[in-house]
Amino acid sequence: MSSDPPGFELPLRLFMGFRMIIDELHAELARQGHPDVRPMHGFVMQAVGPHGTTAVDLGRTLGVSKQAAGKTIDTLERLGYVERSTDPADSRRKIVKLTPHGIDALMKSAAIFDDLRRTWSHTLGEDRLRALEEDLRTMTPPDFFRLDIPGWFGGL
Amino acid sequence: MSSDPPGFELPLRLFMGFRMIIDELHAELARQGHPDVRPMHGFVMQAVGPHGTTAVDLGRTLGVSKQAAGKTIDTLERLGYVERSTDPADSRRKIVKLTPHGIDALMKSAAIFDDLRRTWSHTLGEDRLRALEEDLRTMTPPDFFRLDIPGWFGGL
DNA sequence: GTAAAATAGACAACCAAGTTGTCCATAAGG
DNA sequence: CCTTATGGACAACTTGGTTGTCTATTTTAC
Repeated sequence: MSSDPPGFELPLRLFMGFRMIIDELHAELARQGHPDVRPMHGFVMQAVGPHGTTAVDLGRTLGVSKQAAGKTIDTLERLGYVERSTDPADSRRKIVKLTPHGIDALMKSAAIFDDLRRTWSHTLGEDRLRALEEDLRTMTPPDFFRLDIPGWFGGL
Repeated sequence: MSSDPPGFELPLRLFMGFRMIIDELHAELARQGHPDVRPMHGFVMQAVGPHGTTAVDLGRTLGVSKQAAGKTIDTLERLGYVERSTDPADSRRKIVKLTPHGIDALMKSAAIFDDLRRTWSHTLGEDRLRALEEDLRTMTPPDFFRLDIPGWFGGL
């Protein structure tokens, strides 16, 4: 009987798996006309969602301060992925919406993610991959969103 | 027959799993006398290793510039986890070594990682957990180290 | 109906971790 | 010996985060 693998291997492998998928996503995204979208931007654009949001709200969704959310929106706006407009019903608020360019990036990301999952399925077998996903679902909180990825590595 | 899960769930779950383990590690480490060690520091200390290293070497191991490695060493030195001494055989080089405090942090980390793995084993069953680890080993590069975690999230 | 409180966003100063570029001291090799 | 390579330090800049302060607007409460 072989002994258990050291405990530190598990988080490392989880991270390496994550990183491989994200790196391949962005390499492919670069090839498909989105060379300057960064890992974080994808999450932020997902959090912006189809109906738009505000800086304060986005901050809440992502688990960062409204100022940090505002700065990220600045960047995304400069890159042409989102645009801001004033809320006619409340002139304090600025509604942040995805541009067509942003929507394109999101749709291409979804297709690439599906392709990458097919690669894993091909290598591991669909049964094993489903078991892996199921086990991860068991061990992690049920809600996808609110992953507060931005700034996680700095934040402790 | 149920359809495949969306491709983007897999990287998210991998990351959430990683994050949960690392967050729990650091919560426990804080309780055990290491409140200010950050996720990155653990990886850096692992890379420093028992024999010590230099800034240039550490940068190579971690995949960052020597300047970045130097700054991280500054931080770790200020926190008391490593110390620098001049190499008697080459007065250009400064040898970076773990202090007893650093070694303590590393040993406690290993024990906590093993505990956390036992929790996963308890919930999923040892067989499923081993299958999960085996599948991740299949999908990720074989070498643990050289994970160039520091600065990854900024870097593309 | 107006005064007080809450909210949205902007701006500034700062931190952490990374980058490139420059420079100096020491070591190694022609 | 003189030239080149190496290790480390310093500076300026980039990103993504933080707090704190400030203004404009909207909501609430009397």
